[in-house]
Amino acid sequence: MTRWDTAPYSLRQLQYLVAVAELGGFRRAAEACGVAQPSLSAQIAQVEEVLGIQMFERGARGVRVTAAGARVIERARAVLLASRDLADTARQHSDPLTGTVRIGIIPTVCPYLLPEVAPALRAQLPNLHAVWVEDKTHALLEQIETAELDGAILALDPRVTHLEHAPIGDDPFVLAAAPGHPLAKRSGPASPDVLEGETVFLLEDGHCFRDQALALCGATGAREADLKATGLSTLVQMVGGGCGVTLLPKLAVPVENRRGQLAVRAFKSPAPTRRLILAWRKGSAMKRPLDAMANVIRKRM
Amino acid sequence: MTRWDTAPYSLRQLQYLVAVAELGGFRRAAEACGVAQPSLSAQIAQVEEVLGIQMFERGARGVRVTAAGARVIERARAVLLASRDLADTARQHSDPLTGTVRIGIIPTVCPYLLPEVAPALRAQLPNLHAVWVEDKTHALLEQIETAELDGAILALDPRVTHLEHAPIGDDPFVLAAAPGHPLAKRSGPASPDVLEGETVFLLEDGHCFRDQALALCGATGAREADLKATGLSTLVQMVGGGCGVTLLPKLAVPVENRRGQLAVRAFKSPAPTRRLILAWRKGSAMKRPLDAMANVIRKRM
DNA sequence: GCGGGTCATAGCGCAAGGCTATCACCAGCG
DNA sequence: CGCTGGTGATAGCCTTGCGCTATGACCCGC
Repeated sequence: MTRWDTAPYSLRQLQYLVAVAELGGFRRAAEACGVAQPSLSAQIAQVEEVLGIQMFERGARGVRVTAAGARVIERARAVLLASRDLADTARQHSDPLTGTVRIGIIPTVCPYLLPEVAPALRAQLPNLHAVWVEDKTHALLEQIETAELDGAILALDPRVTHLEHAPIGDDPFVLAAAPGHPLAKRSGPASPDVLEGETVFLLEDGHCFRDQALALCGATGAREADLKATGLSTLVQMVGGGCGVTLLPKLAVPVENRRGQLAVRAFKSPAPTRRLILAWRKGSAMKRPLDAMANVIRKRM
Repeated sequence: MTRWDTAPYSLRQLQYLVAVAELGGFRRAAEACGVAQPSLSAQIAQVEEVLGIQMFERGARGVRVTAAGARVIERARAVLLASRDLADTARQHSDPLTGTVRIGIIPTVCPYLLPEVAPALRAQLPNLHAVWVEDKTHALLEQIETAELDGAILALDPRVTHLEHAPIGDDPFVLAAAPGHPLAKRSGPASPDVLEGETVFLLEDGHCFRDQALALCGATGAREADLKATGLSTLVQMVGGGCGVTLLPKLAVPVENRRGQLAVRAFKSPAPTRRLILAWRKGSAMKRPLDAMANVIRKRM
């Protein structure tokens, strides 16, 4: 157990000790320290008193360091050196937009957003080093709680009420089907009702996008396919076969439908949407850099 | 050139930082540090402010150290450790009767006094380690001035006016001659006048005892022998041959005349005397231990 | 013996930092 | 859903620490 009683002297007093020893006189030391000579005298007298050591021999031509004083002042130099180290370390970490920030990101966002925004972040926040961790929402929330992560890019969700967050952008759902599919016959915005009776491919449990899509299907009487996919690519492949439809976040479309193998239709306004946010622990010291990052990302969506 | 500006934080603030980090909360830390929680809060806030670093994340169940905070607090621990070192060093040197003291001693005293008093000093001031340096007065005075010596055992002399000193004892001169010498015919106290016309053996230049003896001879019309001795032993040997007399400090007689080869006579009151003192630089930090040593020596004379 | 240097002392004023009392907030629980 | 017990923050007051200027005591060199 460390001791908690405080030292009977101050850093300033140690500074004065060293200055007097170095400059060989109270007057010169006082001038160098930017204080009046009596002030410095008093501090020296006090530190000599509390340590029970006469550090200096006062003479008519200045002072001379005593043997015991030399030992103590040697230690005082070490203390001041350590203090200087502390100040340096502090200066190095004092910029909130400098350092490392660990950010989680859900799988239905990560591969579509990150290639776009990562270079932008590096360019606009060059001293902020982001470490990205891709995982599902509940795992990310846990890691935020335990401070393994500083923040996470998530879809807004009842589970994030006890976190602070900044909005990143709204990502509407779109309907995707094989070009020959009946729902692809028409182009233009679709009503959610068109899903009624359709077989819809969804992601496996644990993906927040599954829950959101499932809510939409439940409201329209759609049927869930027997396959639960681990990623949106799988959904696209399945639907490409023509045996059903799926929902995709619009964000994923440029990547997942890059070959144009699917017909993609938006929903009628108000279109079902997920709101993407950057969330962090309430009161997190990373609020500043995370806010700044959210701003950069928002402009790219 | 060292920098003389003082750190923008205090040792106490660092102590508070470490306490909060260690105990995980402001209240507990405040209690451990023996201050009220708001006082500690204010100090933490201030050090965070001046260093531009948020050290702790405040939550409902206590605080959590931030990454930057951990770095700084690590340094703070180092500072406090160095400070503890300083306190230890100070405690070790705080007893004025502890440590090493370098003392000069003149050759006409050293071999006669030291064997007697050194064991007494070791016994009564066990933590005070004396280092003895035998040399003539002027060399000792120089070394005191340059702080190579802390003090010296000397005969009182006009040259020591700018030193402080404590008396050790008075050492009367005695007259020594071969048993067959005319001056040895009578026993009992002699008048200085008996020296008139005698050939007196004296020490070489530089010995204060030479000057003192010479003064006595000059006042009585004695003649100085052609030999200038480097030590009292030589004087004794010469005088033993019967071709003159000499003066000795009484202190030296038990040693130099241990075989009884000389007749020794005291002088009539007021006998010529040298006053032995322990002298030190005015304002020396060693005043206390030297005073204590002088007291021990005085009792042995 | 006097002048210029040393450090120490005295007396005053401001601000740093302590205290108590209270607030705002959050989590867990009945 | 509101209460309770925990957290840290805030407000207001007061003591104390430490700065300042002016002055004193002392010593050395001229």
